[in-house]
Amino acid sequence: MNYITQIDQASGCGPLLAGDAARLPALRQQVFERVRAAGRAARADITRSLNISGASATTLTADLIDSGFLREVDEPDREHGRGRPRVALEVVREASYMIGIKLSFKEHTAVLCDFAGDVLVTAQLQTTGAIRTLDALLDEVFELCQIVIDKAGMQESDIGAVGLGVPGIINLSDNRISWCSLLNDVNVDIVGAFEAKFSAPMFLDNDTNMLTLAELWFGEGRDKTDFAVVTIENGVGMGVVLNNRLYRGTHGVGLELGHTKVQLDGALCRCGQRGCLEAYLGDYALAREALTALDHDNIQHKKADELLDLLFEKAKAGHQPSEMVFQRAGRFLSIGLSNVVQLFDPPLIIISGDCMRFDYFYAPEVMDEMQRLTLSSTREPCHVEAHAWGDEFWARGATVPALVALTDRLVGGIGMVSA
Amino acid sequence: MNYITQIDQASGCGPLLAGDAARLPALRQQVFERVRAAGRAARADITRSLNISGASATTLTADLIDSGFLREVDEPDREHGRGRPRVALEVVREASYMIGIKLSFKEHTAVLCDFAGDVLVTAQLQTTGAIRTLDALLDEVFELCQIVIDKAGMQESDIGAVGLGVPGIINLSDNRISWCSLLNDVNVDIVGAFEAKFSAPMFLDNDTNMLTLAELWFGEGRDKTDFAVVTIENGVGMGVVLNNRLYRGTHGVGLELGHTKVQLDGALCRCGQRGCLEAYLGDYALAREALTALDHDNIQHKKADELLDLLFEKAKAGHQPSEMVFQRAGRFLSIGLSNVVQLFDPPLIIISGDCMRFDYFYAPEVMDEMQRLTLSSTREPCHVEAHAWGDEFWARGATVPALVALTDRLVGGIGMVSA
DNA sequence: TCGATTAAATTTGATTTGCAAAATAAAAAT
DNA sequence: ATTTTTATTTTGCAAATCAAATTTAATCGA
Repeated sequence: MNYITQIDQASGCGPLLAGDAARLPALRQQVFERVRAAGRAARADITRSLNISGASATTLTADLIDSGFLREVDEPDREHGRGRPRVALEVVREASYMIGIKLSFKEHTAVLCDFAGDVLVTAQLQTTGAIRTLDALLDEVFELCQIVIDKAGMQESDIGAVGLGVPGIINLSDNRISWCSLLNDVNVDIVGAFEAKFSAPMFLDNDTNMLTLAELWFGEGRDKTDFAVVTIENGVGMGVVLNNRLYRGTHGVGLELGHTKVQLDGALCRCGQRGCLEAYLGDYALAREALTALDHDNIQHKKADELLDLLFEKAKAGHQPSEMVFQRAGRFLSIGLSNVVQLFDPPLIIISGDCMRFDYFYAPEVMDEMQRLTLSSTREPCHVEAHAWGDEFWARGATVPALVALTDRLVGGIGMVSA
Repeated sequence: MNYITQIDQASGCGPLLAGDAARLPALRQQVFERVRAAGRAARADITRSLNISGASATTLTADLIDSGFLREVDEPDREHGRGRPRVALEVVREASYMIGIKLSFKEHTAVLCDFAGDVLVTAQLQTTGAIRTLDALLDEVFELCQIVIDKAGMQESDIGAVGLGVPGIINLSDNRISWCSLLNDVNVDIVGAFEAKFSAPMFLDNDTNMLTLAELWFGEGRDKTDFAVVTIENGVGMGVVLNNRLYRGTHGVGLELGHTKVQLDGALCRCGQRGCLEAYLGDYALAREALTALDHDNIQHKKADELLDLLFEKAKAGHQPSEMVFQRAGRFLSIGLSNVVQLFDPPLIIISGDCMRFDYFYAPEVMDEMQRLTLSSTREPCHVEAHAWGDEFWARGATVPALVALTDRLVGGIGMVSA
């Protein structure tokens, strides 16, 4: 993006900076990506979906087959009418492999997938559950990589790229972890440390963004160009896809739905401010209320998640104060979601995250109130879905940036910079 | 956007729908737009800013000159070093003309500008200030068009397109006014009615969006690819530019910052809900409090804007209760802005609108509190500016969609559909 | 069973787009 | 007057695509 050299004082009008729509991949790469998106596609499908001539389809696919990225496959027993039968093409899935990792407090999850995006093996690693040093965390990451590589019967050199999703704040400009709940340090260069010992480049992002990419690539978002994902775990996070692309904001520090204010001078949030959505929804917020609602002995010693499970159990059993805690949190969730609808107007919001195990959060009352809060004669209701995917799905999302970069490099011939 | 024809049950991965980044204008049109953006530019400037070869610059500009869209101009007294002097190019401003109109309750504003985007004449039309029928409003629009056309010494046939910004909700899918504070009807096809009697097509949008486009094309936003505009007039509106483009949301009904909730079960909003930002900031909200704060006679009869002026006067004079009304509203503005920062993370927010005449709204305390509410160790502060542009600037923004469509049609050879 | 029909894929020749490199033009500097 | 420098133009050329014609491989109907 550069400024136009103005020749004199004539002012002109219109945007001065070029938007970044300017680079759409070469047709060759688009063909490849369409085949991967479809799983299998014949040349005739490609001409239609990409609006190119048959001649181009032949030339480009021939080239991709020569380069070892596509291959023809025999259709098993396909119904076809008259005419020459179409020849299906598919991605050469052995062309490269990626690892995707989701880090959490108590256990990490990894998947290893092929160039077609399909998962080959999965693994989990139980950890101490303590705040750790970068070195300790890296050891866990390497161990996990080794496990999936071994399980798949591969070697480190088979891996083309690694994606890492961490619960924390990523600074995309210097590719570091600004802050992470697992680490005892800030501004951590985990990518540099990883790449110093591993042969493949690492792609780092916030775990909510990774989940959002998982929905875009493998889930509900595949047939949407715009949608939002809201995660409720320790904190409340959000990922937004606009025009098929993950929207990261200007500074790339993430969309902090959890710290939008829903009450002037409201409840105290762990960020130090008052009235944040997270101060009503986060697990520590619920745990805080649990202390009061549950009139037990020995409660003070319990950890947040144990407290919550107990609170949930009591609420389910009909204990009024416990139920009220969840119901009130649900009302605040309604407000948070309605604000997302008012400001982003997405066609779909997916709610996900660990706290989805408390079904009060996706109870009909919450959804109804959210719709009521965005009600107007001119607005169509926004579709909301609750997904209770496991960590494996998040880890799969972490493969996406790796897969994209690898594709750009291998198929598009674009230099891959891990930053 | 079409689905890929899947050849069989192979699932694939990645987005299924094409994003709309796919169409970037032909180089020829890009050259034209760069010259217009710069005001004046030589071929050598174009090669640099567009990263094309000199040969292409020559060919494309020659073509544009032949077609009557660009022309060479003599630079008056330009400092140049050695070498052949560059030849400046500029837009042939007589190629076409547009009218931009901003509608308001008591007066409408229009500008007439040329193909270079420069304003030639301006006009205002005082109106009854009553809620009116479509026919009455259309008469006002036609009168205003005639005034600027006459003033410029032109004829209707000289006008290539008309842009209209209305205070209300636009349904972009059917190009109608869903609701507008000036009209006694809903779902109004003002575009159809206008085009039936006028030779040029009309482009309709919400007035906040028009102001946002004015900032992108003529104002502070020219050198930004992303920013947000917040307007405080009767209601609280927002326009967002992402990647040089106005973001309209999925349904195109506008980004309703005014109806985001900042308080559970809070103050009553005219939309019927409680706790909307607008219920604390809108003029009716302030007028409501003015009734209580001002312990005068004859106050009940006054109109909202008279009440507000009175309230402002008293506050300036040091009347505590009046001052508190503005200060409280200012705090809610801080919350609203901080929520925009948390969710969109723009590099710049521009606040504008009629209520900016009350300087409590852009007081340092408001800005400070907003920054405080978004404070975190990882987030850089968001730049906020207050602009008190007149209606003329809004009207100028209304020319933008007209100018863009006209350019696409004339220079890009793309069929112009007014919808 | 054998053309007729249909649809997929390929081949063939053009067209268009845009570039690199050489040539030309117009000024300042020496 | 000659050199240097920068802008612009000219001259092939190479790549990317496409339209149209052709070939291939299947089904359908008599």
